[in-house]
Amino acid sequence: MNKRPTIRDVAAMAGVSVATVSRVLSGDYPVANATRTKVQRAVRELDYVVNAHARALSGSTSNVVALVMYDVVTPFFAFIASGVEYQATESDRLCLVCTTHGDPDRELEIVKLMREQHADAVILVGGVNMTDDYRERMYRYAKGLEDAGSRLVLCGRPSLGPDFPAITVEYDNAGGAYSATSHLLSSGHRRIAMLGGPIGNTTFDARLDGYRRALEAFRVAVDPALIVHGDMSQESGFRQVQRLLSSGVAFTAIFAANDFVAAGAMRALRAAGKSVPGDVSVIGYDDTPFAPELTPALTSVHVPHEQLGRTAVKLALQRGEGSARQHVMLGTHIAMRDSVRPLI
Amino acid sequence: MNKRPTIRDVAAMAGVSVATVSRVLSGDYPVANATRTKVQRAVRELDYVVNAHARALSGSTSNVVALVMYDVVTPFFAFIASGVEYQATESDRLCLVCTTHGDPDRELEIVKLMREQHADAVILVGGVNMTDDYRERMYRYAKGLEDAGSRLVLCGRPSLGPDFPAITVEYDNAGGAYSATSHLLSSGHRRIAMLGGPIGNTTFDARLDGYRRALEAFRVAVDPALIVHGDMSQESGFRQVQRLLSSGVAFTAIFAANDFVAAGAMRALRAAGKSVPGDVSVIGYDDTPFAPELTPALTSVHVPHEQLGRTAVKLALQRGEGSARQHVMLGTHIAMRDSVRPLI
DNA sequence: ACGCGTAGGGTAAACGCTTTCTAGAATCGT
DNA sequence: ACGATTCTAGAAAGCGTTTACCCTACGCGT
Repeated sequence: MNKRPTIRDVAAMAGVSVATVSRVLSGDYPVANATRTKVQRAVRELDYVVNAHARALSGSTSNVVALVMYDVVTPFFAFIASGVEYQATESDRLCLVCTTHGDPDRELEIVKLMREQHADAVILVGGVNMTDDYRERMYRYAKGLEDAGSRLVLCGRPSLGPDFPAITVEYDNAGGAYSATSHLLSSGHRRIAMLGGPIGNTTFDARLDGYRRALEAFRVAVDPALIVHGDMSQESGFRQVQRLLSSGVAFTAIFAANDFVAAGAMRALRAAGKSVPGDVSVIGYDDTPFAPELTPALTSVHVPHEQLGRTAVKLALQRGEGSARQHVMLGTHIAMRDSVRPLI
Repeated sequence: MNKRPTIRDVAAMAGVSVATVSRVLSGDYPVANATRTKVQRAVRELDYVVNAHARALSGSTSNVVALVMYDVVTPFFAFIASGVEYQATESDRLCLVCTTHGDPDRELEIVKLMREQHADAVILVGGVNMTDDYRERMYRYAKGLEDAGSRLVLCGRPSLGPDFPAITVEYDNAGGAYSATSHLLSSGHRRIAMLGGPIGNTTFDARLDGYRRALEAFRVAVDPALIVHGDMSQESGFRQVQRLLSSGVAFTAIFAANDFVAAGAMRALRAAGKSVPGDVSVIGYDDTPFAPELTPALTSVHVPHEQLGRTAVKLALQRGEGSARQHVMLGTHIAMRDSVRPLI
C-alpha cells in the first residue's frame, strides 16, 4: 500500500513548483502549454487526486450540501432526496444525507456537524411541530450556519417569516388538500371522512386545513366525527377506518393524509366488504409510485417532490444580494385514477 | 455576520494555549478540571465548533462513509441506504450519498471524489454487468481507494474473489429465487413464467439461475418460451405479461424479477380478466413495503436490505488483520401472502 | 535604445487543527 | 529533605492546498 501522493510529489516529478501544479489543476491561471503537459503527465503517472480537506481548508468552500430528513425510505423524503442529489451533482456538489427520525436532539447534533463541515447548504426537509421551541431552535441554527457561511433551507415546511435568514421552498400543501376535497365534493360526496396525520405537524395540519376550507366553500358543515388522527402508516389507515366503520358514522368518501394511510384504508374497507369506489371513494396524498398499482388505482394529490429538492439546492447555491431569504411555493395537482366515483 | 471563531479565539478567551483547547475537545489527554471548565465556557460563549477539514487534514480520518448506488428512490436501494445511514450514525460517521443511474463514467468520477474526500469507506451497491471491463475498473478503484486509506465494499453484488482487496456483503439472491420457485412448484405449479430483468445483470441473472435450479431439482423442463426479459419497472411487468398472454403459452404461475414487475404483471392479468391467484399465482422479489397492499397481497422474497447496509458499514469500519477482504452472505426468506394458490 | 505591460512561474504565508516534544510544578517514596 | 515520578500545559512542527506577492524575460510602442 503506497502512501498517497501529494502535490509536492507531482511538482517534483514534473520538475515545477507546487504553485504551478495547483494552477494547472484549477486552470484559472495562464500556464505554458509545455508545462501543463508535463504536469498532467505526472498527475496521471502518480494517479494523484487532490486532498479535498486541504483544499477546503485553504479555499474555504467545501462543495457539500447537507440534507436532513426524517428518514430515507419514505417515498416523500426519498423523492425530495433524489431531487437534491440530482441538482447537487449538476452543481458539482457532494450530498451528505442525515436522518433525525423526529429526534430534535439528533437534529441539533446534525446541524452542529454541518457547521463543522462548512456545508454550502443545509436543507431541512418535511413537516414539523411549529412550537416556540422550534422557532428558537431554528433561529439558533440559522445564526450558527450563517456564521459558518452556510445557507439554511426549509423544504416542505412553512417559512418563518420574510426576515428569517433562511430560504423556504414549499409546496401548496393546503391547496392540494383543498383540490382533493373539492374533487370529492363536486362528485357529489358530502360525508367525507378525513384520515389525518399526527396533530400539530405542519404538513398534516395544512392538509386538514385544506379539507376544512373546501367543505366550507361548498357550504358543507364540518363534522368532527368524520375527522380522525393517527400516524402516517398503512396500519394507522387500516385501524382508523375500522374504528370509523364500527362507530357507525356514515361516510361515502375518504380523504387520507397520504397514500400509505389510503392503502390501509382501502384494505380495511375491503375487509369490511365495502367496495372502492363502489361504496366508498378514496383519495390519497403524495402520489406515491405504488398508487397506480393499488386496486383500484388510487387517485392522489401529486406533489413535485423532486422539483422541491432541486429548487432547494438551486436557490441555496445562488449567491448575491437577498439570495439568503427567498420563499418559493410550488404547485400541486390531482392525479386522477379509479378510486373516486361520482355519487349517483 | 461574525466570522466563525477558531481554536485560537477559544484559547485566547480561556487564557490557555491552543493545544490545551484541542485536548479538552478531544478528551483523550489529562487536563486539570479548572482548565477544562474555562475552556468549555469559552467554547460555549463563542459558539465554537471545530473545522472538520482542518481536523481531517491534521488527523487524516474524515469520518465519512460514501454510498454509491443506482438511485435513491427504488426501495431496494433506499432500504440499503437506510441501513448504511443508521450504522454510520451509530459509528459517528457522516454519510455521503451518490447516484450513478448506471453510468460507469459517473461511477468513476464518484470514486475519484471519494478518494479526494478520504472517505473511510466506499460502498458500491447493487447488481452490475460482470464484464472484464468491470473487473478492471474495480481493480483500479480498489487500488486507488486503498492508497487513500479507504475501504471498498461491494454490497449486493458478487465478490471478485478472496484475493481482491474489497469487502463483500451479499444476500442469497439465487437462494431466494430457488425458494420462491420451489414454493410454486410444491404448490403444484409446473408452468411457471419467469419475468426476468435485464440480461447480464448479476442480480437478475442470479434470480433466473435460482429459478432454473429449482425447476431442475423438481425435474421440470425449463421452457425458454416461459422466460422473458425486461427492465425492472411496473410497465415492463405489464407488457411482458401482455406479450406472454397473446403469445398463447400456457402458464399457471409467475415469478417476477421484483415487486414492481410483479405489480405490473398483476395489473396485466387483471386487465385480461385473469384472477390472481385464482387463475395465476404470482410471486415477487424484494418484499417492498407496498407488497402487502396490493390486491391480492403479494407473496415475495424478503431481502434483509437494512442489514446489508449495516453490515457493510460495520465490516468496513472494523480495522485489524484481514479485515479488508471479508465476505459475508445474508439469508433471504419468503414472505407468504395471498398471491399464491396451490394448483388443485 | 528604453521603459513598460504581460505571460510564466517560483516563494512563502496562510488555512485551523493535532500531536510530539519539552519543561515547570506538584507529588511521592525513603 | 531531596531526587524521581507524575501531572499539566505550552511551543512548534506538520497536514496538503491555495494564493498573494515577487521576479524574470520578452514583445512592443516611441
